Amino acid sequence: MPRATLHNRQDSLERALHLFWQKGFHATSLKDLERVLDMRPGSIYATFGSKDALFQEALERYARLALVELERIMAEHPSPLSGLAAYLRKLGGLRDSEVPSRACMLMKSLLELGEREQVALSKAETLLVAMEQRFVERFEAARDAQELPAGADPVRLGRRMQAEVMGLRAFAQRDVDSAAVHALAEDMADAIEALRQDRPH
Amino acid sequence: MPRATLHNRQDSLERALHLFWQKGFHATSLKDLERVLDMRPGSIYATFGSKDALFQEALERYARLALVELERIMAEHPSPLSGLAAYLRKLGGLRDSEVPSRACMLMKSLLELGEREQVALSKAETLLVAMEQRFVERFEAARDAQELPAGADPVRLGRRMQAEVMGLRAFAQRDVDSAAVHALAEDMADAIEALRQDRPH
DNA sequence: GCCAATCTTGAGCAATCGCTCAACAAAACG
DNA sequence: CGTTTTGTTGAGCGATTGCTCAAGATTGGC
Repeated sequence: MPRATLHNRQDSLERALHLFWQKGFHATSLKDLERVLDMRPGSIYATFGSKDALFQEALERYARLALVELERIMAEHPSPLSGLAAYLRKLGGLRDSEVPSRACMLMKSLLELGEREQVALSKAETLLVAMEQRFVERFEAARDAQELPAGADPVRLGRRMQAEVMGLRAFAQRDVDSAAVHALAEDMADAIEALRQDRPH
Repeated sequence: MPRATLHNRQDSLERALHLFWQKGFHATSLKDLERVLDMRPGSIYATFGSKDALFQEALERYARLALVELERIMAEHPSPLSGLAAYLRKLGGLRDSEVPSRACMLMKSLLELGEREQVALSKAETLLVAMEQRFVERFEAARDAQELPAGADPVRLGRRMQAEVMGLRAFAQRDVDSAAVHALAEDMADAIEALRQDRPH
């Protein structure tokens, strides 16, 4: 008996994510959202609650997709170290594809949000922790596969990996040649693979 | 014959910088600025022109101070590689001191600003280029002092250094232990110093 | 066809935004 | 003292902000 819903919720969320990722939280107005979602304010609020809540859902969707993409690349590489290096090299192509922003949306949010958006800010931090944790686990796998020297600390390596990704993506956000981004990614990936020690026999 | 100015322009700019650095461009309102500067809108506009122009001046002041600080640390170390490593280690203490934000204001601006603030955005990019160039020059000095292997590329190393700094500062912006930031900075500094080759004789 | 349930609309609210400008205040000059 | 020059004020402008809600539209069940 209910009226059929005119818009697909997932699709609307995807469009909102695109806009928030591109412009950031503060620079995205409800008028912008109305245009992109082709919805009137009442519908948006009935569906998502508030601008803040919609942003938080977009953040979560972003992180989920990012983790899926990371997992996909990891699955392609039996060696954990090679997988992490491949992830960095893939980011080297950031300027070759059409994306809302070259920068990581979690990092953008971390830097932009303040006390007034504290819930969304905490969410961004939590999602960054999850991403970092995934890196740590891959380094632990590398250690267990004896790809790493005995002294290597997966926790520190995971942190470092996350920092490299953030630095790389911030660099790609600048108006630089694609080749420079590829070169930077290559340097970072090489550093990861240089950790590899010959497997003891 | 003019009326004596009530506020020191430099001091006002410093306060504005503090606020912009902390909250970002969009989240900083003129009301906020009025409060921090203890000036009424008319005075602010007579002195700085517009919110956008004031932000640009703050950006330039930020970059100038950052470069001075970098220069100071470089001057303390005769070896270019040691100087760059020391700079990273100093950033490792970011969570121990009171600053408006742990993140780099240029990076925050790069990620936050859009087409509507294109002039300020370009300015941030230009200032990032200057910072990167300074890193490149230090790596060139390292090469000339034969601290680097023959194949090392100062341009790529400078880019990498800048990316490391951005990644480190983004990490420090998170709600993490100071010890973790120190450890990350240490790892990055060690990587710089690992570039050093024994001086040929 | 009518009702009940749900989705959608859009005018418009209160608050805030960046900003202007006529009036005033304070100093240096004669 | 009066004039000139310039810094400062603050009421308030037009635009935009995030958001509400009564009214209308669209469906399935009876």
